[in-house]
Amino acid sequence: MARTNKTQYAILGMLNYQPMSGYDIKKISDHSIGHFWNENYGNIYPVLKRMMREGLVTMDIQQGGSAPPRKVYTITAKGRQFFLDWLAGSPERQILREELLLQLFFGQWISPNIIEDKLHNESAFCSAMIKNLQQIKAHLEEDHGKNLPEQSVGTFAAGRPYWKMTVEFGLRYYQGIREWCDASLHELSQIDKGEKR
Amino acid sequence: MARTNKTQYAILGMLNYQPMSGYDIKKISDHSIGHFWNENYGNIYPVLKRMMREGLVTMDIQQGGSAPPRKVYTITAKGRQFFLDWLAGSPERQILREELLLQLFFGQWISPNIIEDKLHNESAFCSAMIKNLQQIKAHLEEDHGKNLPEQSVGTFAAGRPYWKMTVEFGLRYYQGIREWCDASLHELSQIDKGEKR
DNA sequence: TAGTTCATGTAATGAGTTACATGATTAT
DNA sequence: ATAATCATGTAACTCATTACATGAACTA
Repeated sequence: MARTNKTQYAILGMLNYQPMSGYDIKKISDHSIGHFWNENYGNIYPVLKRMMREGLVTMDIQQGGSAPPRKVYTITAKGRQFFLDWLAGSPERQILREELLLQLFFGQWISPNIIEDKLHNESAFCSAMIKNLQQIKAHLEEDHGKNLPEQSVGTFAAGRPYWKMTVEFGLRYYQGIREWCDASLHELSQIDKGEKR
Repeated sequence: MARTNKTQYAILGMLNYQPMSGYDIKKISDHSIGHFWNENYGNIYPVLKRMMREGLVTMDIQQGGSAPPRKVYTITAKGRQFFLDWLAGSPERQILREELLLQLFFGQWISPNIIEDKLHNESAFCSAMIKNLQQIKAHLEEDHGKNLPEQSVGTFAAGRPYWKMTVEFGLRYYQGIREWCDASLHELSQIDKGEKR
């Protein structure tokens, strides 16, 4: 079972809103799905090229005077079908592979202080992510399509509940990990006590 | 910054308990760190080979009569140092890349029923994982080194609190996702109502 | 004038997964 | 008899990351 390239679905999903350049796709991805999905230029450009060969997208070059030319990609009917087929199919789960947990598992071989540092770090990272996600959430709740071009208000309004769910995932995810960090730190302090007694 | 091979640390961590074959490493990994870390034979064997060249491990061939020969690997002083250095260093975080969330983000383009199915599936998967982890947890709590060879009781007893923390992580992780599924399903039912009115 | 953003891409690298290949032994 | 387990490995693949390369325009 050959693992399918998922970058293409993220790209097609973006192009399904409106035609864009590879650069746009990267920027918009970062600000919309960036909290749970990452893409690099080094992957976006080659995939766009391939998808054009396969007839999933078309491309238009826009010469911007002296500015560098923009290659604007548009999703085709075939591309939209391909995208929708994927969308209805079952998602592959990301398998957990956390280096922190691997180190923690072997925790007996180093000083508890180092473990504590790791957990504090992780907890702080989660806090930063949570703060970030709360801002996105607030933004999604307050802004009801004010600054959008008129014909796209419908599309964007219809997407918002789903976008919120992904943000909600992130919030619970990082809150959960932070709580675990705190609980583990508490456990560690018990171990320390036990050793000193 | 070249991403470091992490398989080697998992392997060294196992060999740090006792000498083992590649086959043993796979089996023991599956049953100890398997809930947050996966390794394949196709990776373990080549990495062992490389680590032997680098002097991180040594190898002994044990001929088991007519049985296939076992290649038993032992960690060296150099290997142990390498392992401990990694253990004290800061872990790389796994970046989130959840196909379910990507599909959910684009949820407006398919029927809410399909989304509901996806969420139910995910919830069921989490339940299965939780059940599994609760058994591991119970096992870790009841068994206090009864069936272990005497000289290793100390090592294994000292590891247990850390092993429990990784199990606790898994429990909270899957419980968190399951709660999110339920909350999202509830939200979806609200959207449905709104559309029908 | 120096740094950031706009905008495109290629090349190198590697890490990990999957499929393939072999063959004996043990349990059902 | 057949399936699962013990036991080792190679080859293909591909997905994704990082570094490299270029150059204009805008901003502080």
